[in-house]
Amino acid sequence: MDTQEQLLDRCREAGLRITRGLQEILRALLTAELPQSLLDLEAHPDLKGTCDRTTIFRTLQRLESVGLLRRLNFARREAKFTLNTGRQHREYLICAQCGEVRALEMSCPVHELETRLSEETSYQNMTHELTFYGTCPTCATA
Amino acid sequence: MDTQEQLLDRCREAGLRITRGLQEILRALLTAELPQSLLDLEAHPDLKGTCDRTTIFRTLQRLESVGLLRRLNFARREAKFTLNTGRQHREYLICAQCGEVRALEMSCPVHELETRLSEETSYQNMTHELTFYGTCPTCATA
DNA sequence: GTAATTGCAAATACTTTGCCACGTA
DNA sequence: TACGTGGCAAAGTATTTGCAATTAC
Repeated sequence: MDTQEQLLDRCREAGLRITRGLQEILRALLTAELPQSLLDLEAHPDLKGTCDRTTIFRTLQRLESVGLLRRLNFARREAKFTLNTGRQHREYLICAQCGEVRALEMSCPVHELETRLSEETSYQNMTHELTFYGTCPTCATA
Repeated sequence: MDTQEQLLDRCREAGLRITRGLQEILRALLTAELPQSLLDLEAHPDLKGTCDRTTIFRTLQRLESVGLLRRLNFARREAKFTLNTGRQHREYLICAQCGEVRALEMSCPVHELETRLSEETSYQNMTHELTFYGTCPTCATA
């Protein structure tokens, strides 16, 4: 797992300016257990009131363009963002009823498939998103 | 692969009324090679002008609630829909630049994992969405 | 006839851009 | 100083709802 300092270094290398907003957003993302949406971040205690939504939006854009951020599409409406830290990414399990998000503890089951696919199709910079959906026990009862 | 008649029967069993809109939407989805968005369907030659967007929206809602339709989240903005026909679902490969969608010809690589996960977590009615993203050769050149 | 379905209009939700002020390097 | 970044306002895009009219059964 990268530390905030390492992330900031990677931002510097990429030519980004180290602003207060950037630091707070990185910290919020580092601390978060789960992927955060734009609105999640706007409401985050560390960012609340100190950072405009547009600023967060554009900062996320920069982080993504620099390869430090991963955009996830599993949420019906909003995009969710998570840091592209050194270690392996996660897969998620979503309750189809209440939308609860759980990160799964498993080694990536399709990593090799992705590599093979990249060779077969000549697509570059491959990534993937694997999400499981189901009804959680709580919602099943109710 | 279900035929339109079989799908209509399943709609009847589920208590849906067989309206002209429903039939046209089912036909459009059956014919489509790839998942369709609400706007895709609205612009579909068979539906153009004859079916209001709200009608399509609510019909898709009904089809989904009845289990005949799958909602896919891989597109950045719009949701895409595909029929839940008898045969196995597809995985997709999306160009991260131009958004081109390709269906992959492969047997599902995580089917067993899904079953195991369902047992371990007690989540019911499990489904999953596995999407690969990369830069297509065309976009890589340009 | 009754209840589901439709279409229009309008509201809501999330994302993105314009423009000028500001702060980092 | 120069140029990337910030904030406010407003536009853009997709989804969803209210309600009266219509239609399937």
